[in-house]
Amino acid sequence: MFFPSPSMKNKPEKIISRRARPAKAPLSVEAIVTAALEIMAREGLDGLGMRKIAAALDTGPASLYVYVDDLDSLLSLMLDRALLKVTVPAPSRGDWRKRLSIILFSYTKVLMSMRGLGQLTLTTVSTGPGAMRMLEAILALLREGGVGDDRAAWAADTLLLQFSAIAAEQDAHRHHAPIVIGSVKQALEALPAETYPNIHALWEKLLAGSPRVRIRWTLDVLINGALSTPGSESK
Amino acid sequence: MFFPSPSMKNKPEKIISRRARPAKAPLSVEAIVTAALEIMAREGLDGLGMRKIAAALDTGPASLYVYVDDLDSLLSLMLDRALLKVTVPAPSRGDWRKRLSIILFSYTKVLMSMRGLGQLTLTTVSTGPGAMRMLEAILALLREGGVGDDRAAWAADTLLLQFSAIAAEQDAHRHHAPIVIGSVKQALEALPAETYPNIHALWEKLLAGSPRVRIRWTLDVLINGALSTPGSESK
DNA sequence: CATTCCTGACGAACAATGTTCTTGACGGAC
DNA sequence: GTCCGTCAAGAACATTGTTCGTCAGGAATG
Repeated sequence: MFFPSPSMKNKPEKIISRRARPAKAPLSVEAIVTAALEIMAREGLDGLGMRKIAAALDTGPASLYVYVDDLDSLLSLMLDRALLKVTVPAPSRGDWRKRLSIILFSYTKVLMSMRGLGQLTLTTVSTGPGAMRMLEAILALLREGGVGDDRAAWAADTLLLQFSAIAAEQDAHRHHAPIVIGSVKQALEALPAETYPNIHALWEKLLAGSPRVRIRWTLDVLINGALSTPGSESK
Repeated sequence: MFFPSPSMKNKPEKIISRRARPAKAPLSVEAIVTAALEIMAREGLDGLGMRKIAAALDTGPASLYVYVDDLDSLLSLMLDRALLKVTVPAPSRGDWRKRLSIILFSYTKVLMSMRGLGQLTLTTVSTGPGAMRMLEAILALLREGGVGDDRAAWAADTLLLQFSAIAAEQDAHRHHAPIVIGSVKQALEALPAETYPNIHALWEKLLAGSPRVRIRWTLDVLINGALSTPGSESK
């Protein structure tokens, strides 16, 4: 096994592996997801790839496919793993509205706690236990609050989407690409005031990301709106 | 030029081109964007690629880079081209709220009129004239409606995001991947009713996509919410 | 009229990706 | 002791976006 095989390309590269390590941690879905999350936290979602994940686990890309169908499905697993950290408060923590805001605040906090996660929510859907637990709790609270069934379903969808997007935006702001944000800023700033008076007046506020305030406001807007807008039971 | 060069791989392939065509339309940014949009409409966003676009224009991939920086920038141009079709109503068309709903309805209509566009809005940002015209109009109407500046900026952002997402969802529903939607449906359907009673009760409504009703409702929710929720001027 | 130069077009090649094929080794079960 | 199935992994494949160097052709210049 350690004899140089004739097919070795050109990297003699000291063979460090296999026996020098603690025990060569056995491969598993959990290990793969963990390694992938670490890489994403360090290098962002774009820096992720089967090859890099495999390298972190000291193996080749092909080995991952024993435990994971696909890169997409791996991304789903990663997202779901992260969503398990969202706190779902016990009924004793307050009325439904208070508890709902706890969930959603925690959601955004989790998403913003790690580079790439925000982007991931907009790209990937998860139907794993993490996502389902949160969805179940949100639906329960909305119904508890007297929001009708149709409206509850739509409202849950809308809430999750909106907060995912805010998190993704913050993600881009903080970690990823100051270049992208910067170019948008430049473009908006350079718009002529005559043709675009309103953008010219408000463009700073469009990009102003004080997360907490904005999250609070968005949450109130959506809940107030959902409560005061009649559903489609006139169907 | 027509002599078989020694570097030709293995495809003799009758050389049809260059003189048999009407005139070999000259390359230009507009032509590239048009061709790219056609391909996306036909094969979806995933089917798009520099090579395929170039082939449609009867040239090689490298030629495109004379007019276009990047694939990303090309996607931006495509989106902006499409957004030019959004109707921005004249003040005579009604009060601000009516006109705002016209814009947003038109926005979703445009996004849903062509395969891939919905997905594109969630992936790409445009600062071109199409996007700016729409943003300007939305901001103007919100301010006309008495929404404060901070709130107007956030509300515009929220509105655009929400409707982009709805369009993307419909896009996936109608054209692209019945498999993806199908798998989510299956996953939700299979959830045990004991652990997830609310999802179990509402999962159909989560996926129920009657676009018009839902768009109408979402629009009302957001506007009502933005009107009834005080801004952050307590800053 | 001849020459220079510059821009647009393009063939080829590069680096990197996700994924599959095939082989090979290990370990438990008959 | 032998077989067998599962996990690991090397190598290769098909495609991707992008860049390099060259080349034609027309405009500007002498």
